Amino acid sequence: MKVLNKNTDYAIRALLTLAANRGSYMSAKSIATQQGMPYQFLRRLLQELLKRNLIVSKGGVQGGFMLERDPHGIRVTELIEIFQGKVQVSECMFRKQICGNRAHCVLRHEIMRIEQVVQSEFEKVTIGKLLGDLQAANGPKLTTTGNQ
Amino acid sequence: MKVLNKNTDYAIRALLTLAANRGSYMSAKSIATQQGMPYQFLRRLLQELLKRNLIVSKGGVQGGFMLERDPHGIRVTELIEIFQGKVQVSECMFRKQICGNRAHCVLRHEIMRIEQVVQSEFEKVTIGKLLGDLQAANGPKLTTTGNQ
DNA sequence: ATTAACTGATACTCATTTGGTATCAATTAA
DNA sequence: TTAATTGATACCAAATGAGTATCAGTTAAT
Repeated sequence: MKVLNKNTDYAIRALLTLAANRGSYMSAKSIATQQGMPYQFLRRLLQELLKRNLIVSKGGVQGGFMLERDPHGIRVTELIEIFQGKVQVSECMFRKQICGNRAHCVLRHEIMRIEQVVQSEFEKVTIGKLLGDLQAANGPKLTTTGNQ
Repeated sequence: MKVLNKNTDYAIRALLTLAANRGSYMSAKSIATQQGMPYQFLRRLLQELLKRNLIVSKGGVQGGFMLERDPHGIRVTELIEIFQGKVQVSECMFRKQICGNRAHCVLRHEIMRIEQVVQSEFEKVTIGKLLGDLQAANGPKLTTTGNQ
């Protein structure tokens, strides 16, 4: 059972890269090269982040993407929700039979509780926090095109 | 993002049914009917539980399946592991490059912590506990073939 | 001994999801 | 004018998920 799929995984890393490079545009190509992720795949995912206003873009030479929101406000849960949908136990709620089965209900109750715990734990993790951890561990800068 | 797939979901419910019926054999057919799950699908899943010694079986007329282990010792995490694989953040550990990327490592560290929390929360949920909750809520018996 | 109700084992099918690629038009700095 | 870039789609292959089908062996009851 994988918690993060490629989209979410790459999105987190792309956003970390943009966060480390705040204030200037960075091209999809350079992010892809730097982070070792497939260019076209990354592009599609950036479009999604763009549509949701986490980043802004500029076309043409010297264009690229730039982080729009405060890194500390971007939670990993938000990214999971964007690329993998809301965390849910199983699909039972989407059916007409809402817990017609009692055993399932008990299970649901128990797991909803766990969902809460998971959710609140993930809520604590933001791009800003990750970047902070990273810089504390690695020195001042995430590997960018510039200095380093 | 779905936490439980059909296999795990059905397995939990099947085990709950067997736990409520401990000591006597119960056929796959009656479990399937009672719990409203596809017969063949259930059969395959029961074979898996059999192979792992959570249940025992007897062929022929009056045959069926019976819970082998103590319901309180059967954790939901164990079932998730059987049918969905061990909970993991992403696949990075399966690659030669074990965290060649530092940003990813920070993320991993953070998420491993969460994994721990999730794991320990799920550990608390056992078939025995669920059955207890169920009976407390519903009256003495899970709907079985017999009384009720 | 025969039969009907079972499990054991395996092999399909089909739809969806996942991860990744390709193409082409529009934009922009140099 | 050109090269570097995004915007928007459309496509592809492999894996996964959910469910079905079949047939051989076993067993209790008659």
